Amino acid sequence: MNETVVLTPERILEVAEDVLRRFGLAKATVVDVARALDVSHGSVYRHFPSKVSLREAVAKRWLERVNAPLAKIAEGSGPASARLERWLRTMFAIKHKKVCDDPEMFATYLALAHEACKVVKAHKDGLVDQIAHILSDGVKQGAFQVADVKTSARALFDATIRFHHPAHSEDWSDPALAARIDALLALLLRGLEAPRKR
Amino acid sequence: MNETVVLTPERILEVAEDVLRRFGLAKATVVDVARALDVSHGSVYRHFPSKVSLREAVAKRWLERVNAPLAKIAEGSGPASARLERWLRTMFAIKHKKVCDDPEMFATYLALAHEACKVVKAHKDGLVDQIAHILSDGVKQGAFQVADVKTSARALFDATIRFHHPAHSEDWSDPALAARIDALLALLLRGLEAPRKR
DNA sequence: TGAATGACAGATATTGAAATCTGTCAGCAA
DNA sequence: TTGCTGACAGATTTCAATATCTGTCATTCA
Repeated sequence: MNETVVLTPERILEVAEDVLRRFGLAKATVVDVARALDVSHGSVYRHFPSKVSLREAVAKRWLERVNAPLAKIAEGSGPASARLERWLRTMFAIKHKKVCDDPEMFATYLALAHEACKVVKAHKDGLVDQIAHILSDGVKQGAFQVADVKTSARALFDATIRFHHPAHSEDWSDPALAARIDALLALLLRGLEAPRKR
Repeated sequence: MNETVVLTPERILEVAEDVLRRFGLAKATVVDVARALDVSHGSVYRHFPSKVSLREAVAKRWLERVNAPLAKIAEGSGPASARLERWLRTMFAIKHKKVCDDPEMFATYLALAHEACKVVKAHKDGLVDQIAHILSDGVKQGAFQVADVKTSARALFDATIRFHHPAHSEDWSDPALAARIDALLALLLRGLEAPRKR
């Protein structure tokens, strides 16, 4: 009846994330994870071929939680301009929230992201695709004028990196941050705008 | 006659930078600098009150070399739009060159910049002022339309951070980098443009 | 038979004693 | 007097011995 004694990859990931939170990236070991699960570390190696792959899976799970709400916005309907702004602001808010709520865990994630850079790259590519999807809608609606949707999506991702890349989380204490975001978004949206009909 | 035996702050900085280059940030000591100068380390402390202040001075000297060519462009004349683009491309080129020419030294500088963050902040503020100067010219020329020059200058700095911040130098190997820069600059310049007269 | 164990070899991390460094200052030399 | 030295105390770093971890696998258990 007690299903929680079954050792599943999902359960290992849960506990592994918790161990990472408590010990930090440098000190968290596979043995620690096994101890927390009350099994031998050999059992963990039955489900994950290496420590690296376990950590990559944790990073993937983490990034999926960032991705889900953004995908919902990207897939939505309505004016692309407002949708793009909402999508970008939501991304900033998610990253900002993660830093402020649990700075220690974020530092751990930051280091983990550096290790699992392949997983992070896939995540980024997914986000650029979401921007491209919104841009594509905007072009259809006649609101945006861009040379190439894919390239412009990448440019938007690059242009906003200051407000969503973890490496810049140090200076998220600037009181004028909201104003800086407003100014940047205004500049970018104006740059995308299709010329008015006369 | 041999003036080089005189111990000046400038000479110490030269040698300190060389020591930093050869030993790396973690291993370079004040004693190493003194040894390279063939004086006791007490003599170095006559000119700099601490190891930290010596390192800050090295960082400042380093950043001044980045600043000088950009200031020249900012102070120039001609159409602000072309000048802004040239200024930004020059900044990217300077950073890119520093990374590619001497990656090891750049890694050292990256860590040093993290230590001497106050010096770096002043450097950044100076760069934003230079952008603001160009924008201000552009508004006078009727080429740009912005709500607030200072704020827009900051927005431009933020928007291009991907291509000038040292933290993003890892992925400067992307073959499509030039295209990404082109796309970003086109987007930003279009966002600044004043509407055409009819 | 399939899931879990625990012992093992080689790699990695911890630890504490010894070496080196930072910053100060009394004194020397010009 | 000015610029430098070298000895010093306390802080930091190095290094080598010791402990722990990673990944494998023969064995046990149900």
